[in-house]
Formats: sequence, C-alpha cells, structure tokens
Amino acid sequence: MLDSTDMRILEELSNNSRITMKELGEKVHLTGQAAADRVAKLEDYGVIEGYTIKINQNKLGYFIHAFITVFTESISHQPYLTFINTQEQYIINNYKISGDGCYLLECKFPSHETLNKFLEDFNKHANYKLSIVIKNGSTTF
Amino acid sequence: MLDSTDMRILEELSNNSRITMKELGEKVHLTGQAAADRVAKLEDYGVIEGYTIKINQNKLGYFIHAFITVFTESISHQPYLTFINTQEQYIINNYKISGDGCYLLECKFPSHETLNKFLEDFNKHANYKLSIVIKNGSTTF
DNA sequence: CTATTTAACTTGATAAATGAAAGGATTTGA
DNA sequence: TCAAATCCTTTCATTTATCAAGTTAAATAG
Repeated sequence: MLDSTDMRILEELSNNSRITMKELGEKVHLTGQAAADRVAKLEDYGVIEGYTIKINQNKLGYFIHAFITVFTESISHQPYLTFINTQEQYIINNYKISGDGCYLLECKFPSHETLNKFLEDFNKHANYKLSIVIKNGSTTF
Repeated sequence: MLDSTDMRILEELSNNSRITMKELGEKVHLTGQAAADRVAKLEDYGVIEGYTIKINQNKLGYFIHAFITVFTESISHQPYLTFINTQEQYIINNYKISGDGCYLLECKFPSHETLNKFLEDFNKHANYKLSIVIKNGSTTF
C-alpha cells in the first residue's frame, strides 16, 4: 500500500507539516504536484489523520507532566469518567488499559498545588498511583 | 505574555497546522499578515515547537499500543538505555519518571509475536510491567 | 499637554505556491 | 496487441505569502 517514498513523505511532514509541496517534492525527488497528489492519497487512506503543532507546555505554565494509573473503586467507571471530563484543562490522554489498573491518565499541571487539589477530588472517584515525568526521552515519528 | 487571541491561534493550529494565514486570520478576526506575525512570535517565543502530523499507526501496521513500566535491575541504567536505542522502530516515548519504576516506555508493535520477542530481549536488561492500550480517550490540545 | 516611542495592525505590490487540466510514460489485464 | 489505469510532468490561471511602508492607538517622557 505504501512505498518508501510515502514513508519519506510521512517523515518529512512529521518534521515539518507546513513545508510547501514544492519543497517536499524536492526532498523526495518529485514535482510539487506529484508530492501533493501523494499527500492527498495519504489523507484519503487515513494514514495522515491531521496536521497539528507541538506545543511547549512549560511556556504555557504547565510545569508538571504526570501519568496516573487509575484504579476505579466501584464496578462502574462512569463516576471517574464523568469527573475527568470536568478536568479537561489538565488531561492530555486517558488510555483504557489492560494490566495494572483500568486507565492510564496522562496529564499536566501548573503546580504541585493544583496537582494536589486535583488528586483530592480525583480520590473521591478512584484510587491511583502517581508517576511524575522527570525527563522525556522522546523519539521521532 | 499570551493573550486570548494567541490561545485561539494555538487552538486553530492544533486542529489544522496547514491552514493558510489568511484563513487563520479570519478565524481570529485579524488580517492574514497580522496572524502570520503572531504565529512568528509564538515560534520565536518557543510556544510553538514545530509543525507535525497525526499518523494512524494502525494503517502502518502497528496494531498494538503499549506502556511498559520499567524496573532496571542494575544500578546503572545504561544497559537498558542502550538496548532501547536499538529498538527505535517500536519506541514512541521513554519517560524517566518518579514513582513506581524508573521509566515509562510508550511503544507500538505490529503483533503479539513482535511484542513477545521484544519483551524477551528487554528482560535481559530490566524488569517490567506491561499495560496494553485498549482504547484511547484522547482529548484535544 | 504635547511630542516621541513602541506595539499591533492594515494596505499594497511583488514573488511564490496551489489547483486544475492536459498529456506522456509505464504497468496491468483482457 | 489494445485498452485502461497509474503515476508523473508541464502549463497556466488563481490564490496565498511575503516584504516594505504606512496607520492607529496607547504608553512614556519631556
């Protein structure tokens, strides 16, 4: 379905999604139009789900990046899910997982105070285990 | 530092980073040029770290999304870190964390077979606890 | 109170990118 | 072998981005 040129296009767009089609074409040895056609196909096929930006959360005042392993107390997860829907500003991802815990909640907080307050409210609906990110050794793509 | 217009710009770019400056300007009630100026400042300031794409990993054949809590056996983390550097294709993020475990490893695999093989090699360098993502209730921005 | 500076924005001209249409290789299948 | 499909290129009209200059408003200083 995808050839190596498509993979290179995905790589280039991962690095800079605002690149012009002309430039992208040069990088993968195609004309701008051919590159644009390829990209349109990747969109149609659904490999490219969207175009977005990387935001530096520290610069927005979110200094704490945390993962919370969630253990819901009751049989129903609904109270927990309802609660976190009211906490959108702090939530990055809520992964339903198998293994230890029901959910893995990725979140961000401006301060220990806000985190503490969040956990107090949180604990009314579920138990948890907290992991704070010290360093992000992220890879590309 | 950032006003509400800047926040709206970040939101719009998060939703579609390939939007034209003209269109972006219309959305936030500015001319294209003013919008472009704002975006340039957000880049300079470092809030916008880059432009990227959302890739559907399933369409690339990565059907398993997992989080691995890592417990290094030896005092030195180096053997573990060296190992995962050889496994780039499977690694999304390697977060150094406080709390339970030393690292939280986010990764992707094409199949249970590749995951199993990975864990066998992995286990030579560190112990682990595996969580497989069942559903991603991700939020925006 | 007035002059000056600065920041944020608008306008207008030019250069560049985009999108659509037409056409040319190359491959695929009947 | 012929027809269709795929993938790419070229060309051109349209749209967009970019650069420089000018406007406005608010803050600052004399």
